[in-house]
Amino acid sequence: MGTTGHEPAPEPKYWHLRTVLLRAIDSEFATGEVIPNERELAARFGVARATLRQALDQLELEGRLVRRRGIGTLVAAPRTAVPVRPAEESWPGTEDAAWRIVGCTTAAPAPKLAEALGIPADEPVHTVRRVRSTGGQAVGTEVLHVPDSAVPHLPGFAADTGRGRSVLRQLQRLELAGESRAVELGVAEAEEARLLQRPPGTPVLVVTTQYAAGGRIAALAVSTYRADTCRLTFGETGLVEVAPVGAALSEVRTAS
Amino acid sequence: MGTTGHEPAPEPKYWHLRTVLLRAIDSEFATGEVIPNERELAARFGVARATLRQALDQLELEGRLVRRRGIGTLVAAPRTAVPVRPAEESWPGTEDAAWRIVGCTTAAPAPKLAEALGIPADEPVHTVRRVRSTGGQAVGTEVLHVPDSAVPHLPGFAADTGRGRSVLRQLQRLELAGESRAVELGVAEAEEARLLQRPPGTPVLVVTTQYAAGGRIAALAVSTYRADTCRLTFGETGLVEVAPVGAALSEVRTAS
DNA sequence: AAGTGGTCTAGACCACCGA
DNA sequence: CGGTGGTCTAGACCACTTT
Repeated sequence: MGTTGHEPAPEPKYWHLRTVLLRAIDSEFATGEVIPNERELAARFGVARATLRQALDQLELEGRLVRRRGIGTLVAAPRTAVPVRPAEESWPGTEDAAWRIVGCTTAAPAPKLAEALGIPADEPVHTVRRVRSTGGQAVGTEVLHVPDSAVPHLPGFAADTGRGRSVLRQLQRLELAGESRAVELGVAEAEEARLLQRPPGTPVLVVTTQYAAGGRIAALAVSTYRADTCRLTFGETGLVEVAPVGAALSEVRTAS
Repeated sequence: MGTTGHEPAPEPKYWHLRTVLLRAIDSEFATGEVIPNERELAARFGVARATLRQALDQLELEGRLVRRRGIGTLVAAPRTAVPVRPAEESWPGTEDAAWRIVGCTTAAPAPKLAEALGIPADEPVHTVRRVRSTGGQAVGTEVLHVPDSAVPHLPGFAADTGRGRSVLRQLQRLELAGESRAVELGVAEAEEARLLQRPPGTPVLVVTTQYAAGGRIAALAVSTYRADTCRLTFGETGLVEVAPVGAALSEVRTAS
């Protein structure tokens, strides 16, 4: 009996707390509702505030909670489905009210950027910065790098956002051969964080897209989307339409 | 002069530390190298260990550091590119050494699963659990839900992994009409964490795929990939091949 | 002014690893 | 065994929001 031996590693308190809180917000709170403050929850569960915060950190990373300084902690709305442009459909430019150009510069590329674009280190690159919004909320930012040689017919006068529009327009005249994407996890640095109206270090989904045209890379886009509120969708449209499935539906992630 | 007024909000210590450490590991340490331990780093920078750990947490989330209990903190290798099956190519079954079936059950679906599959609540669903590995390392897990009516010709005898193989084989005989995907951030729960050999709460990229065939959903897959070590790639193959661009190359994410 | 979450401290003990 | 990262505590002060 008494041979406890190697207990299979006790569950950390913060992980247990997360499970308990998750059940609670699923069953007892509505979207947008404020849950009790951290000091009270910590007292109620008999743990230090730091431990409770560790549990809340997890739930925030999962997009289940939103914390607002000076306000409280709220139950988050389900993540927003953000369509990522399917191949064949269009260049990143096409009249898209969701995107707003916030800047454009032209300069020699950093060495790694030149390599990624497959161009000489001294060829100018146009860099367009855009912000994507849905429902008035900024959900993503993008930096689009376009080698000058891919858009040789730019009007010379425009500057900044005007020039950005010209770059996108010129891109649309090229025949898009295809695109290649990668998605990974990152954190928002200063400028991205500001555009997303979030603190630095906010987790983001980083989407890297290579646009191919004429046997070369005509554009390289790096987009970042708020990981807490966004679910990136890639599907071809016109498929069977059913209820969207989110990671929050943990049932479908459980086997046996 | 003395009018400090509204300083534009001071940068938190942990964020500054992250920046300093990031520069250091980029310039002074090689992949796999062990950096000084937390107590020494904290002393060296004159901060509490908890503050230093907050900075390391960020860098670990970004996939730049790996922490091993009892060993130390290592500089992480660049993320592994994990190809996510492009449309048209294949059903999730096709002889794929990367995936290993670890279990298969057949049961009535949870209500939400039935809704997501668009089937009656009493139709049996086959659930196949698989693990994806690259280079001996488990990088992802998957739960594949297949309505029984989509694979009516299953041999009756096989069980567990054998039955899983049968389900995949039957799927491959259907004509795939298309697939629809979503990617979002999640955390590994107990079983996934075990299969990925990571602690619970590990950040994962959750990929939800609907496979359509015959005007209905023939399969629903929920895959989870280690967010620290994986970069999911979606591209059509055969495009221009250049140096892969990762989020780690922050230069390409900076404009102006 | 009062209440919230955000940051930071200085310590403690534990679980795991290698020698 | 000594060293590492992982967890947890009890407290402090700050920045922000609302009243």
